[in-house]
Amino acid sequence: KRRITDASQRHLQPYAPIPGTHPAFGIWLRTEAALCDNNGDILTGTPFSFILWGPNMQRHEISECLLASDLLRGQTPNACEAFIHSGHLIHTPAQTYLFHQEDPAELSYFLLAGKVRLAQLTPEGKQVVVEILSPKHYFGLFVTLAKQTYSVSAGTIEDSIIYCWDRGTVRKLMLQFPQIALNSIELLTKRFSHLQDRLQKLATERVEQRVAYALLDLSRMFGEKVGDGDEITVKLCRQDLAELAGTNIYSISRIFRKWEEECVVVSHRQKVVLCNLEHLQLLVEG
Amino acid sequence: KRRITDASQRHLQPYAPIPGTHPAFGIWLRTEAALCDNNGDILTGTPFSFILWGPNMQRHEISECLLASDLLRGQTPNACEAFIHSGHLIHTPAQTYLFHQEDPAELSYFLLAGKVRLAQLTPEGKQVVVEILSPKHYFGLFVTLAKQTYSVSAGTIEDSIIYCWDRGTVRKLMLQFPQIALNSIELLTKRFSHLQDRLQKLATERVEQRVAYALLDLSRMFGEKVGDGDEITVKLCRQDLAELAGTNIYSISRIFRKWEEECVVVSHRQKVVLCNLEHLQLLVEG
DNA sequence: GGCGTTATTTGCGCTGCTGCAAAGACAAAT
DNA sequence: ATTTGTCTTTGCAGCAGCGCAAATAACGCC
Repeated sequence: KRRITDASQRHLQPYAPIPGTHPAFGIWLRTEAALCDNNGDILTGTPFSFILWGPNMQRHEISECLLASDLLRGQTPNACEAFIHSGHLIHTPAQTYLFHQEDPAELSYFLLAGKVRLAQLTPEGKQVVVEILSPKHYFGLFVTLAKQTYSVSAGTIEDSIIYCWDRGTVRKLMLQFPQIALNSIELLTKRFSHLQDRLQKLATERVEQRVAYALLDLSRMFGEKVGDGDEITVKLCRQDLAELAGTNIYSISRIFRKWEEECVVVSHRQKVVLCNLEHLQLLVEG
Repeated sequence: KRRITDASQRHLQPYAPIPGTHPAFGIWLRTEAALCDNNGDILTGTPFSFILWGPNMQRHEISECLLASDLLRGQTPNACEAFIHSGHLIHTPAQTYLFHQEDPAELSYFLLAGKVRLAQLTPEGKQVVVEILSPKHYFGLFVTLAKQTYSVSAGTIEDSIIYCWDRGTVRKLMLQFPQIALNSIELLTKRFSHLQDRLQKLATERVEQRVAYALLDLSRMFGEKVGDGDEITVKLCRQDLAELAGTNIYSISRIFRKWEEECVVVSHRQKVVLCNLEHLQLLVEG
């Protein structure tokens, strides 16, 4: 599987949920994988077939995951019930686009399992990663409400399980249960602040500090304790890191070499282990 | 009057509305100006006095302005009525802080007249302008709802008239009139997209392009046709522009010199006239 | 009009970062 | 085991942009 880049994929139809019947979840799944070679030919893809790969979730796990989300936490049972019932479930293989920027925003999504990358493509073909999402995060929720077009492209990094709602439904539910709307404002505000922080870092900090910031950010989301009391993160190639920190792969590589010498990180092909979080934190703070 | 900088003003109490009686608007005004010299001594300030300076607004003008805002446009008369009635009016002189970042977010604001600058200060004392607001924009609305702390500092650029609500009130109104909550999500989403664009520009474009982008952005908000079919914008010093474009005053100055030679802009001490919007647009697009 | 303050310009040196080109390392496929 | 394609590293050269220092211009105030 190769890394998806917006430029090569824009012509492909993004994933869409097709209601129907599935042995486990009660809906059909469309596994039209958006992987293609340099000529744009699709490499794999079996439209409208059942999926057998990736993570698996039982009905009750799905409900629990949704109930524990920022949006539904503390809501009335009625609201939760209505919200969960009106959504669709989709499975998406790794490196697949859910939507492209500029597409009219018809669906809003909730990540149940897997990892999703929100990125923006510049006219010149450069990419900027706006956010990397872990499970229990919404995306496309707000643009959908506002009847706008998606401002970023969303693609899966790993095989993912995703829940989604169409625009009309979300709107109706929010009007019916205003507390959900308030929660979503809270949620959006947090993301807004985070984006502001990144803007500030990008405008004022050096590359090294920005990379450190990006890594700490990732470890907060995806970090797992490993081996000798250290910490490990997502499967991200240098390119992703570069686009996250606002630099290029060469600089990332050079910084990593330096850090490896100082025993701050150990990295190995799409994998990064942070050995000294304090040191990185110090770097971020200057 | 000198330009406000966060660093020198953090110790000063931000502006706060004091309900009371005023001949024109029915409330007391606190004109404790937050201007100080290098020692931190307050230069001017007459607490709890009536104000005589700046723009003026009649009651019905205030209502009209609020009704035409993104939040209240198309709402039921009931909702509008409740919203307008539960707010307070404050007058604020130029170069005054309304709140600092990290302050607990108790009030949310609506700009009736004047100009407000939202900026973030880094630990090293560098400043980043997040947004410059024209009338009919809300600020602090969302952090307030989310019961968080302000993530930016807000200060007036010109003498301004501002309407504000406390946290509890906004929350109650949104639960009562969910449509307002939905509108506010729409509003927030637009701002979010805008911030994303700026992040993208900052990460990928050259300084010259970013400055062009910032200027076009400003002209869209504050531009007025002037003289020989050109366009003029806000009163902003080079420092503000630099912080908006993510660069420094020297680069701004050099770019302006180049542009003046090419007759793209004419600038003169805190004033910029854009003579060739198309050319700037071309620069932004690369 | 003259003075002090603040905003802006400009010369200059320096360096952090970029980005190519080419080689090397690794993983998966045959 | 060998090949193939992708990911990563590294040497190198070049320049965009930074930021000091000092001059200059414009403003406000008396």
